[in-house]
Amino acid sequence: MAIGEFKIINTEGEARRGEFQTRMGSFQTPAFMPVGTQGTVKGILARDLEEIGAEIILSNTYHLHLRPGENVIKDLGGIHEFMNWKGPILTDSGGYQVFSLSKLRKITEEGVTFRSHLDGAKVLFSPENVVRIQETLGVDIMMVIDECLPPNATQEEVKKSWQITLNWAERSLAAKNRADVLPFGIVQGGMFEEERERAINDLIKLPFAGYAIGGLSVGEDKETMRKITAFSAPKLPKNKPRYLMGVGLPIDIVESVALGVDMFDCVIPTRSARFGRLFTMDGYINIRNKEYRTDSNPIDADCDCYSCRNHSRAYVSHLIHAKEMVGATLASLHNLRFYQRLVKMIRSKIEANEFSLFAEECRKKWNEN
RNA sequence: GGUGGGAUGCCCGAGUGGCUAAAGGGGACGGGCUGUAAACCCGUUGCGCUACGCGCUACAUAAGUUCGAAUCUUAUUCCCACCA
Repeated sequence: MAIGEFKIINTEGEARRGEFQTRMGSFQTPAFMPVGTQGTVKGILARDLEEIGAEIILSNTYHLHLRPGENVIKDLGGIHEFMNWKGPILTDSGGYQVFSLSKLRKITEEGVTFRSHLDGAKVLFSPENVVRIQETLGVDIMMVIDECLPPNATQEEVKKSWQITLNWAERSLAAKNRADVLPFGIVQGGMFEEERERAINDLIKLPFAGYAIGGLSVGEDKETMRKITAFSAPKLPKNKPRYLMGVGLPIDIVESVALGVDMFDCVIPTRSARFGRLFTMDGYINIRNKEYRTDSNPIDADCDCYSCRNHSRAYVSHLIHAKEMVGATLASLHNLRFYQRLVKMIRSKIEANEFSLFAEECRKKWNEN
């Protein structure tokens, strides 16, 4: 397969089973990318990412630019060498930080000016800068800089915003130097179908290697998130991967695959793990709860992760209560393995044309609120 | 044996006449977490109720002063420091 090629192996309804090729290898879709913001998936050794079954991971342009800086990473052999992760890496552009660090930034025509959350220094994130940083890092997939708005933005604000994002997308493509760093465009448009539609129509005219749905899972209600995903995903090119940024809970992944999404990333498995929420096929448990303090069972009897093979719920519970680092690690290993087992299951179900049945079972078990 | 200091809710600890069921930690218990400024944040934590209110019981023990005491007085018990 050529770099940037997306091969669809089977479809079932809107759900797609595919494979995407990057410079550092291919990954199967639907895919879940563990989040490694600062050049590490929190609590996890690179060695263990393989065991978890991750095929691609995400990192962050903004964070790596501030520290240690893309040039340091380049001089040390590029991001794969730096992290010792030899599979594909996608970097978010810092667009999410436009949202999450909104108090520390200013949007201009040229780009986004941040006040570094580390030392307050002024940093300009222009489309051109962000492309250059990601090419310097040597990532496999780079996201264009975008403006991610809060869910309560008005239609007028949304319209103005996605037009800036679109303009930045064009400039990003124009600034590209490396053919082996694949650019992904991002659809914004807030919670308005009308704006999403226009943003999509304009964005898909641009030759991106993949298209992302951004601006969701930012605090809107579940119904809205589903509605916008259902509206947007099928309108994106069929022959390119579709990436729903920042999503989500296990049920969100199942539902979104059913709506035609191929790629996901989310901090939930790692952050939840550190805070004691552990996922199983029967739903999640809060390992901090009293009932687990003396529970000799593994976190999930059906799981093959390192934690479940070697330790009891009582042990993990104790470590989380005691704030021992290994507690966070064992919990993260488990949750990440759960997510990878989930997408693997989804892939095999789509191949067998049994995904819709599987999705129905998940809905029953995980019963959204 | 002498002198001084001290005993507060599960633990540590603030509080020296009313605004105190008693600050603040910790622990415990529960909840939250969606392109990570998150090993974080929030709530509850004396008992009982027809509970955003009421009634009990509470600051070593007992007795007192006072309209009113965790706070003042006396006695007792225990702890700590130093001196013999």
